[in-house]
Amino acid sequence: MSNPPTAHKAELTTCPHRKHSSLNLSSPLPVYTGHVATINDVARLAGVSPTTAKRALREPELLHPDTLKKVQDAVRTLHYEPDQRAGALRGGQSRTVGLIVASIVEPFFAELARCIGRTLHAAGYSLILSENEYSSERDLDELKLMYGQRVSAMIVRPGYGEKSRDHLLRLRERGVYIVEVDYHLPDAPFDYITLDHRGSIRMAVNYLRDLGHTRIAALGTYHPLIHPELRSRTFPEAMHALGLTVPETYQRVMLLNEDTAYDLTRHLMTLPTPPTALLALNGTQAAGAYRALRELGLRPPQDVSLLTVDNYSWTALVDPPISVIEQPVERMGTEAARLVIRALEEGPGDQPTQLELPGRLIRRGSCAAPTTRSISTL
Amino acid sequence: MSNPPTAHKAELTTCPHRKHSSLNLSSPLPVYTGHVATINDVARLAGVSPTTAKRALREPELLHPDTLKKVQDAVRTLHYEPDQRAGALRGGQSRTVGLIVASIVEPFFAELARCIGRTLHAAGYSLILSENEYSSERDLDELKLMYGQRVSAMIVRPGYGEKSRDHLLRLRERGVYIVEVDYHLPDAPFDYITLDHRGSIRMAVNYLRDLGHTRIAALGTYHPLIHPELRSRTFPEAMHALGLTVPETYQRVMLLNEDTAYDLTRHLMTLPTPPTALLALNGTQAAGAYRALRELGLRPPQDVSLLTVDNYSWTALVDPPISVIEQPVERMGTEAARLVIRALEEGPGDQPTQLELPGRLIRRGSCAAPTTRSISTL
DNA sequence: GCGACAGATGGCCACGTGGCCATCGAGGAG
DNA sequence: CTCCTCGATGGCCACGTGGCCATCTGTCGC
Repeated sequence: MSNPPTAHKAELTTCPHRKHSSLNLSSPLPVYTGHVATINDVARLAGVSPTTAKRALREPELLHPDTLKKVQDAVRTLHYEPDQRAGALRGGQSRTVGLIVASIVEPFFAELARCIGRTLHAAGYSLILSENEYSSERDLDELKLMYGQRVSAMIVRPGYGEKSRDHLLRLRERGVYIVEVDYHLPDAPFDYITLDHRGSIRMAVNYLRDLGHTRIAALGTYHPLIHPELRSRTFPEAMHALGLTVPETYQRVMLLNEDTAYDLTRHLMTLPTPPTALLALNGTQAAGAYRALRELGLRPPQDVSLLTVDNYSWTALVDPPISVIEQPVERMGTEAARLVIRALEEGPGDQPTQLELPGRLIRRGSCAAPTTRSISTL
Repeated sequence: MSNPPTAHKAELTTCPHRKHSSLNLSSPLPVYTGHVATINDVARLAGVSPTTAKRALREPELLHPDTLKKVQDAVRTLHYEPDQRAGALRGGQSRTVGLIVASIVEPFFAELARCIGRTLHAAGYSLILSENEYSSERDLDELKLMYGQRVSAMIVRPGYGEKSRDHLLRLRERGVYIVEVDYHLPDAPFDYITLDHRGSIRMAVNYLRDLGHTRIAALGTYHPLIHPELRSRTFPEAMHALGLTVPETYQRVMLLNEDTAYDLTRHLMTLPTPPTALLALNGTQAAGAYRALRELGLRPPQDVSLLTVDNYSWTALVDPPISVIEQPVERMGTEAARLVIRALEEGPGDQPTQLELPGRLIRRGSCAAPTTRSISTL
């Protein structure tokens, strides 16, 4: 390993398209020479043709060992790194994959991004990241920007609505492989990987019911158009399946963030007939709900049982620790990335891959049988 | 807005470089035609030359209104989106910026990524994301991959070590603008934006001292080479400045993650002379420390005071809520992105921009004067 | 009537790479 | 000696765009 000196070249190559050129040469700062080594520079230095030089990278077995070595030395000296854009321009396939999550600060998506990124990175792909905040309009913007970069595939938590779907379909027609994660647009033909939302909600309701609860409220949006999200939609079904009903007063139409979950929880718990069990449909809602309960002086599980989706680390830290339904995030991310790699390297399969992975119930301390105290709030 | 039918074109254009071509035509799935509209297609459809077509996008004022309209219609019909790669290849400047964080699941970095992404996106840039897990080796990999995509700038939380610095310097020589965030490599000439680590740790120590604490332990790595991180390094200084010392038994050499913070906390609190105040140097350590305290049955602030860096949402949820030093994450992210945009659009400034932003102490319930009980554990 | 001029449009090349075909020399078979 | 083969290397073009210069057609001033 010949370590080249890190002293900064002071030479100023005249480079027409770099605006950096107008530099104060007396400045103590290292200058931006802006010269990028190409395969031609490598070839010149090695004293071979560009074709030979590039073969050293892609088909080294075709070269004479001596030639190979000369080129490899030149590559090291110049720190040559192939320009993926140029390759993609010519060859069709770009080594970039787009990921659009709803919100990167949501730990679920952060973890998802990590697993996707790791798997793709190991296969030599770069990841372009963006957020859509569950909005179809934002989606459109992000999709266009990513398509401008000619990503070869996209992993999307789609926003709700026709616009996203139509645009995704158009991208697909142009050869971009699409995978949905976390949410699947109805009637869309894409591969997807989501939680088994239905099954998980059923599991949650069954669990609470088995503990003896009948007055169960879910923090969710009971409106199939505004927020056509599966967990909310499934909850009443799961209740009915057990012969239970969801009182009108428990149903609100609202978006899912921490503050609205807080408001909703306060509202629910101060009703004349409050629920004896609360089901938070994701980790962010859970935080709002927990805060509201604390402020109201209500303590799980004596005053109310609390069950949430998403095994966020803080749920184990509070007292009592909160029972959760954990999503198989790591598997979702890894599988999504694998689907992408497979599609790009082997072409799309004949059959769509549409996975709904089961959630896992983790019993901690926040759920118990309804106490006379919680019932008597009636 | 003429909404084109979303029916899938069944035509199979023979496209030599798409491997997708071998498709089962009887498949009910929409096929990947793989045809991407170029500016030439737009020109052909509009009945003008490619030059005129592209002028409609970049210099529309030069065109005859009728011609302009024809081209714009064609663009809409074909859903033409310029290929940024080809433009960058020719023009030098790519519209892609690399971001390397230490760990995207760390809420600090997630929030940072969000703010950076938003600002860059608004200016029309795409963001390539990667993680280095604080490691210089990982850094190298990621940097190479990103440089392969010819990012025009990089925002990096650098890994520790010479390797990262040398490679970053090389990238800089090649015209990539570099900004460090969260951590600044010693002697590196890059622009950076970090917390005022020194000032924040001093503030923390002063605060605890003012409450009456003298036996203060920081969860950190007291080793300038293994983990040359500023907060750990500053802590003993800040103590000495107040005439306090850090006992040998409080000093451990370990990496900063939740589990090791947990172990360290257990170790510290079971010493013959345990600290009366704990300072967790980041949010992840705080979680480990909090868990350890709970398991030991120690309750802040009576049994020990707990102060942490990073205002993570769970710190306000637990009982008592934890006092924290908040980092100005949003400002850090936005400023870093602005630096990038400025450097790319106006060239690098003459003077380096090196910002150390102050932290903010948020007093909650986890810090108080040492009680006889906590002291008497002696 | 002629040149100057400007508005409107088109032709052409280069960017760095991958793929394809051409070339060149050595060595073996007939 | 010739033809063929094969190993090793080189030349050339296309990808989609941006930048530059060329062209063409009126119109206006003298």
